[in-house]
Amino acid sequence: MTSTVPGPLPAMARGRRTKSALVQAGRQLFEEHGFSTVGIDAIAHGAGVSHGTFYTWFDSKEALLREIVTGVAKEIFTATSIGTRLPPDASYARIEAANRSFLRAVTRHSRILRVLDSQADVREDFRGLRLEIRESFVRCGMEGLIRMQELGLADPMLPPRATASALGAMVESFAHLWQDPVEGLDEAEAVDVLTRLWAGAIGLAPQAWPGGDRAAAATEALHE
Amino acid sequence: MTSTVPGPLPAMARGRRTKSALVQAGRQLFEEHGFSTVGIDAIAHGAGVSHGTFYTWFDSKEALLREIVTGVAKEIFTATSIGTRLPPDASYARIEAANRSFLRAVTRHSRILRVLDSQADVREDFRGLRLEIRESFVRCGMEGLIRMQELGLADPMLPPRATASALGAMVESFAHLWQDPVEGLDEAEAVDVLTRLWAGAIGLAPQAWPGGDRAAAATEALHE
Amino acid sequence: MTSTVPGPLPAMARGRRTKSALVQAGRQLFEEHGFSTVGIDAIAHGAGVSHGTFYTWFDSKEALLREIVTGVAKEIFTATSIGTRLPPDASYARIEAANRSFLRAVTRHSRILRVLDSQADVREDFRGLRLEIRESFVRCGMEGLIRMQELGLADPMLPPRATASALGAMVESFAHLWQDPVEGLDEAEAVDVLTRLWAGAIGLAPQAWPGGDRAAAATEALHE
Amino acid sequence: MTSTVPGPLPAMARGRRTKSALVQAGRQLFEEHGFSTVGIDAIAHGAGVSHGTFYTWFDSKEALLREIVTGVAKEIFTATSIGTRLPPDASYARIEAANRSFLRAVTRHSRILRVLDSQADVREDFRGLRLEIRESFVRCGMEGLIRMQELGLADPMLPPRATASALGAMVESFAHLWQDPVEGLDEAEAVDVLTRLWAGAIGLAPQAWPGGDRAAAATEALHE
DNA sequence: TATGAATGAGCTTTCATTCAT
DNA sequence: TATGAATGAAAGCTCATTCAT
Repeated sequence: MTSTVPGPLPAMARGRRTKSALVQAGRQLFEEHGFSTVGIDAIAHGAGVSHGTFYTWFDSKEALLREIVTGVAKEIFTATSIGTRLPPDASYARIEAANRSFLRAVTRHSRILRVLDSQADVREDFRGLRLEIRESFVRCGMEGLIRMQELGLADPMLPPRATASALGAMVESFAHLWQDPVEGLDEAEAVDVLTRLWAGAIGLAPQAWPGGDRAAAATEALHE
Repeated sequence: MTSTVPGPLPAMARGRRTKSALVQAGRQLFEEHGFSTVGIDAIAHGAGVSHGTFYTWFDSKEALLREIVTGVAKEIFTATSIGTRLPPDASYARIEAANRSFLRAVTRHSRILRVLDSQADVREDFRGLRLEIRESFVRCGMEGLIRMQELGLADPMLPPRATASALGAMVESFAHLWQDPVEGLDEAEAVDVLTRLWAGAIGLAPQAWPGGDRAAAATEALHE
Repeated sequence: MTSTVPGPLPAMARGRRTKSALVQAGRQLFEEHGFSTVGIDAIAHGAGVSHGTFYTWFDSKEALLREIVTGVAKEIFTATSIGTRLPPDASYARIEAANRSFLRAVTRHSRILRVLDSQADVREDFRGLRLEIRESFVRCGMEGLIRMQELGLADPMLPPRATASALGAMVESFAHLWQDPVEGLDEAEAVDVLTRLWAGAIGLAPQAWPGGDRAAAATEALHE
Repeated sequence: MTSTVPGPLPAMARGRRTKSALVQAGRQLFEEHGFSTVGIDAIAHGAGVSHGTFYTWFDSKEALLREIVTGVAKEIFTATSIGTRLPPDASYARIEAANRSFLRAVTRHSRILRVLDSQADVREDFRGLRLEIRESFVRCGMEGLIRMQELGLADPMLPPRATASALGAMVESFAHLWQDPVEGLDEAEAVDVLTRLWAGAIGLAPQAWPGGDRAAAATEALHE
């Protein structure tokens, strides 16, 4: 289709290709060597273009990182909204679904999120983005918790926001640690463990566990 | 008193003072502006010496950071070994004590640990130190969990290592987030919440909770 | 004319001009002030560019010196191969021609060769280059001596290599000393003296001297 | 004797020992690594004293080098005056004696003389010292040559000063090259070759050669 | 005398950024 | 758009020298 359009379009297509090559090369290099270690030279070379071309597409190295992490953030926002598709009474399953999709998303982008972290400590604008990413998952957990507390399914003593922060951080941190081959768990097992921890942590009522209580949930998980 | 010490000490004393001034200035600046942003000049100036003097005491900026975080690591190692002073049957109290001392230690050193994080992604030697710090708390939690599982006090289905990793990460991450004035909790409340989450997460048996079960534990915590 | 050359050449031409300006400035400054005394700043300033530009063209000060002396070495290699163009029976004339071209080459590059000397004492790679330069003249002299010995024209007792080394060093050192206005000789006189010394040193047979013996050679030289 | 004198003398003895330790360490390090490469730190450490002590004894690194080479120069001056002890009519023997003692002296101090060379190119004061060292041998050779020319024993066409310069440089350079195990000659052989070259170069009359002419001199040398 | 901490000018080198082509 | 030479601020680091002890 685009190939039939004459004139400026192919050039634009070439331009887009250049830009996305820079994004890709930048992401890979940042993940591998960190942000401040990687120079414009390396990125341009990795994208197969010359040094100066970088500045045709980005104002600075920070701008490139912003472009990269903005894309990542969108993906994570999508992931965190997935738990709400299940019926509101399926508490355990909702927790599980939210954990699975967030674990998956964070795992996939673990390295670049660490890079974002390191810049967030230093640059205001990145700090905001970092908080938004976390917030999306925390709010999801918090709203779920409040609902469960209202339904008498969760420990009413727990402050919702702090609890969701703590448990959200647990899942996210686990995703990062999981990268290293330290823990011998596959994704299903990891999700299972995290969900049990989460459910137990908020004092999820026995009837909300699959099978009817924690032990039965274990049996069920084994036969899955 | 010091005047009774003979010979080389005065000179040494001057040196030690300089060195510790550099450590202090370095730490403050790293915490405030990050590692790569801060130059030797700034550190030396912050310590009230000329930049050449920096190299009398440290081989490089990295060496200074190593010195700083090594000191921090020692403090944290001490903190994590504190839970074991309680009698082994006081499960909940032990979890609580461990959480309190670790939370306190990490909170006090939160910023510099973030700086260490950012370097650990890039430099091998820092990565090791970072892992050791985490490991000390994780192992403490893991050993406690195993004991409780053996005593029938905790969910036997939980893989000890992964569970301790996840919950340890929860406490540590909470300490970092807690810095920001987002959550309106004081230390006692934070420790209480984290301990309830932890105890619930591992399915701590009702009789091990203070008061005899989770609800009683809540009442007790309120009257504390 | 140059305008007919297509594409990248103008930019390249600018680059080449810059590079050769650096080479020229570096050479002049090294000759005037020695290697370690001269900084990158001075070289760049001498070439009319900023000091950062230096590193666009050379990796280090050593790399610049290597470029300079490599060029000089090539010239000297050419010079030392010049004696062999004469007929092999013209012993005296061949010695004279070799001396003249080597004297001329060394004289022209005397100062930079001294700089090379000073670095050759310290850096392995320059040592090799230094030896090669000497070797080219020494081998030329050695081969000539062996031939003359075989023809019965030179003292057969002389060890060829050591002899050529000593006499080669004589010519080279003379070239260096000659720089200073100590000796009031022009080039023709210097060549004449050196050649007489050389010929006498190896015991060149009377019939190989111009005119038939040493005295006749002197008369001839005077009427030249 | 000195040991019986009380009070300040032992301290002075210690001082002298310190100074000569610095001279020794400096010389060794300069010879091994060159002048500009070696720092005050290394010298002081090599002498077993502290950094600052160096400046108790020397004003600068240059001052140390001056002290070292001044001592060497004295030795060489002594060596070059040795030839004149022989009877004035023993031309060949005088050349031989002068060559031997100069070769020996230069060989012994070859490395440090090279260091002096490298500084002589840059610093005026060292240049003077360098020239004096050379001059002492050159003058000796020049005076000898003039005498022989007057006696009709040497080629009268040779300009005495330039000739002595060239031949002196030959001996000196040979001493430096001889360091490397390139030439397989022992000292006696080296002296013999150099003297034959020298005698031949100046056209020394047959009757002044040992045995009566060059060939006879060779026979004699073989039976030595 | 000897010490060694302190100094700071000066070095080489890097790299984000600009701009003429 | 793409190029790559040029820029120059700023970095990390060295080292001869000073000086209080």
